[in-house]
Amino acid sequence: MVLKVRKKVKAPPGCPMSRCMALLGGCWTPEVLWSLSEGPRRFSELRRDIPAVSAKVLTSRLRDLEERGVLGRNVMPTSPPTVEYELTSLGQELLPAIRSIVEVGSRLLLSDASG
Amino acid sequence: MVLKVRKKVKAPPGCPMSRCMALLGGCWTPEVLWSLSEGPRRFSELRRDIPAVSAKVLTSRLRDLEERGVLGRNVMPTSPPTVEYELTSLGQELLPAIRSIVEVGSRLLLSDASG
DNA sequence: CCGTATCCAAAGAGATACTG
DNA sequence: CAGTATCTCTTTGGATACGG
Repeated sequence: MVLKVRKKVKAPPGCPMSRCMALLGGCWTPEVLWSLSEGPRRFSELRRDIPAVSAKVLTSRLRDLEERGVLGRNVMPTSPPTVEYELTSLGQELLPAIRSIVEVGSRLLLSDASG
Repeated sequence: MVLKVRKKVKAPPGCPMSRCMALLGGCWTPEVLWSLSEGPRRFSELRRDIPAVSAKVLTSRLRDLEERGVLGRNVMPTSPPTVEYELTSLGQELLPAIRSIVEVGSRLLLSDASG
């Protein structure tokens, strides 16, 4: 296959978004954080809490968040592998922001208003 | 060419994100709101404040925000058209959320740390 | 159970050219 | 000045199949 490397993108992928949203911008990120705000969760529990998210995306989000220092990942040496995720103190610090967003969102004019 | 419409996407485009981010999710939205938080701005002023945004995207964002009731658009009947945008009271209400996001963002581990 | 690899489709953003 | 139209490309998310 021919790899078309027409031109190198001068800027980072998508848009910079200053620093705002660099973290929250990922799909399902707010949901993940919200779920984790209630306490540690296992991978499958997160999937139950957020049924519509795919394993691929959830993994992506979890890895991003872990890399950012927002959450911790604990692998327990059980017979069937058990992995637990939990917010770090840094992660807890951004819950107010999440709450603000949710709250403001409910005050907006919603076209579809599906919820 | 055969249009492959394999199956209809069951869910809306992209991801739901509860209601979070339905508004703030657009690229450059935080920047626009931030700029407008200092007072009314004209189209060209916004472009100066946010040099990297294209006219197309800025227009998009402005229209979205206007439709959501977040900002108002005033067309002044001057010889060269003058249009001024300003936050509505609803718009002002989401500034705290923006601030939270910005503040939290600055505490995150930044890989590239371009700013 | 906890993921990863691959493929595919859709959304979104940028550049450019053009209009009122 | 203040947009709009069009086109291309990148990114990203979903589905599915498979691996540790």
